[in-house]
Amino acid sequence: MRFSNIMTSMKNKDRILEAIDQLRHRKARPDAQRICNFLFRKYSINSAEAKSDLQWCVDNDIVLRVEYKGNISYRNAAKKFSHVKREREHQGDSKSLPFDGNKANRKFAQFLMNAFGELIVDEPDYLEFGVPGDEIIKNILSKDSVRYTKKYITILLEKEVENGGLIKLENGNYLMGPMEAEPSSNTGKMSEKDDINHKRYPNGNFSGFMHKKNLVSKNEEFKRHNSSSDITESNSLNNLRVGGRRKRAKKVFDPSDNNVPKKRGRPAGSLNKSTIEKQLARLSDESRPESRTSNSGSQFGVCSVCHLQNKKGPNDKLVACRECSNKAHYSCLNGDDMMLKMYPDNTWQCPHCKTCVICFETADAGSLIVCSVCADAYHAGCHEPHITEKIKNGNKWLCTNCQMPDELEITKIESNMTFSRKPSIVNDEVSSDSSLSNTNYQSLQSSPSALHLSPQNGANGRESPDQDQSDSKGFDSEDDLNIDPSIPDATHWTPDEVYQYFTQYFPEEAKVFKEQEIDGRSLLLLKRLDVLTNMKLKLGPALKIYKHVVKLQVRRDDPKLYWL
DNA sequence: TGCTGCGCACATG
DNA sequence: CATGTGCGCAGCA
Repeated sequence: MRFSNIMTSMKNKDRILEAIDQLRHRKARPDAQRICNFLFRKYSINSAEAKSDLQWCVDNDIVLRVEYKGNISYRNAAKKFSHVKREREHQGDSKSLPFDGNKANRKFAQFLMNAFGELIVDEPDYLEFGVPGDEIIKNILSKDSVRYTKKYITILLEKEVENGGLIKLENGNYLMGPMEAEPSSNTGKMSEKDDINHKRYPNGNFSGFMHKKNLVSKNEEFKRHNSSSDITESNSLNNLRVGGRRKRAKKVFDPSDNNVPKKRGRPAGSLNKSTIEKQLARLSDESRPESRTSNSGSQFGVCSVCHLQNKKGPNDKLVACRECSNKAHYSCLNGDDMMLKMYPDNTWQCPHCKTCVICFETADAGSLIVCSVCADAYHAGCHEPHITEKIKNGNKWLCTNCQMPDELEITKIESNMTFSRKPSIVNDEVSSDSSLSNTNYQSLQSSPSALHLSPQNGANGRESPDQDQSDSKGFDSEDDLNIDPSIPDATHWTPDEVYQYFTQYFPEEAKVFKEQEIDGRSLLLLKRLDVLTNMKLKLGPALKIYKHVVKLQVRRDDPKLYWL
């Protein structure tokens, strides 16, 4: 796919996910037709583009294409993510999710192989002690930091361990597992269907979280009937009912049922006796979080935080927990109580359902500490390093993914860059691997002038006449050698040039650079918090943008700088 | 007419 | 039996 197409697909990704969420919310089947419809209505995206982007999302495991009740549905893969453990528990096995031939998975397997190859060459001891996960992550991120994140790779590694492709040693390091001649299939009886439908029903990492039967329909007839169309299944969908659901008799309106509050929708009288009984039973049991379909509270939109049913403002909406049916006002979330924090993708896990991202256990297995940036929750013992300090509710805590090492504060980065002009310091034994060493940091403290902005190679940031005379070729420090010439020097960029740069990666979010009139020098001064909070960006893009900012600031693409 | 909300039957484990 | 899903109906703009 051409670069520009990838960019539009990425942009439409969120819209497609939004469409799926929206359709699921109103209990409509998220099929291609409805998704396209939604995109057209809301974003004027034509059907062809919507379909190709949907396909792109499927190919990239952002959206799952599943068959359910004989028809095709699309699922938000991210929302299936937290069901990993539950699915595994229910299925009672851990090897039913093979790392199969799915394109994205193959790609990851390739990255993994390369990473092992390179790392073992560098450090033959890894053959004996295994390769540390961090090194694998670092290696893969250095190759593709757009598609992968630390967390994502961690999860993929775990999956690979389960599938036998990797072996996790007792010390936590990894070794490549035995190569399988052919990937184990989900079921023994899948062969023909698999051949026909493999591309259409990629059973990759994410789809493994789905019910297996969703992916492998019992309904051969339907599939054959439908196999000629890829995404455009809607025609046959309309003509062929497979679910066999019968039309039910109309309910007689019973005025005595009018005590059920409802904004709109079907009249309360349409409830049948058993439903009413169930509801009455549930009303007496308000303490536990209810399931999506068996929920009196959520059904009527009661916020589980403030317990108010009504919206708190014209724009306030109820956000449903992605595990159960607990809901909360948008405005009630992201407050001081970290357990009520939303994820950057605007999804939410209520305190009952919130799970540790390492062990997937809930707070039942020990109190969870929630990162105030990414909203990931950890048990104190699961987080690396272990959390020893007492973190009170409401106190800000950053997980290791979001922590900003002191060395990475921009002023210190500047000092590091300034230091390249100080041969006496350059000559110190500095670990070139650690881009910002203590020595550099000390140079800042001992040299107030280092606070002047003089990023990148000294040629751009000269500040004293004698240095002006200096020849840039003279900067032979390790840091200068580490500068990646493919990363542009942004020092003298105009706000427009800054905007242009970010537009190619973040066409939507780049506007903020224009609005804020951020020129090259300002860009090089940006701090992490500026990008994450002050620019009013969504956290996901903000983190990615910050990565680029750091890259431009240090002119090096070292994942350590932004992922440590 | 098309979008939305949702009860409840069905699918699945 | 519990839970996820979405059909088909009703209300609404």
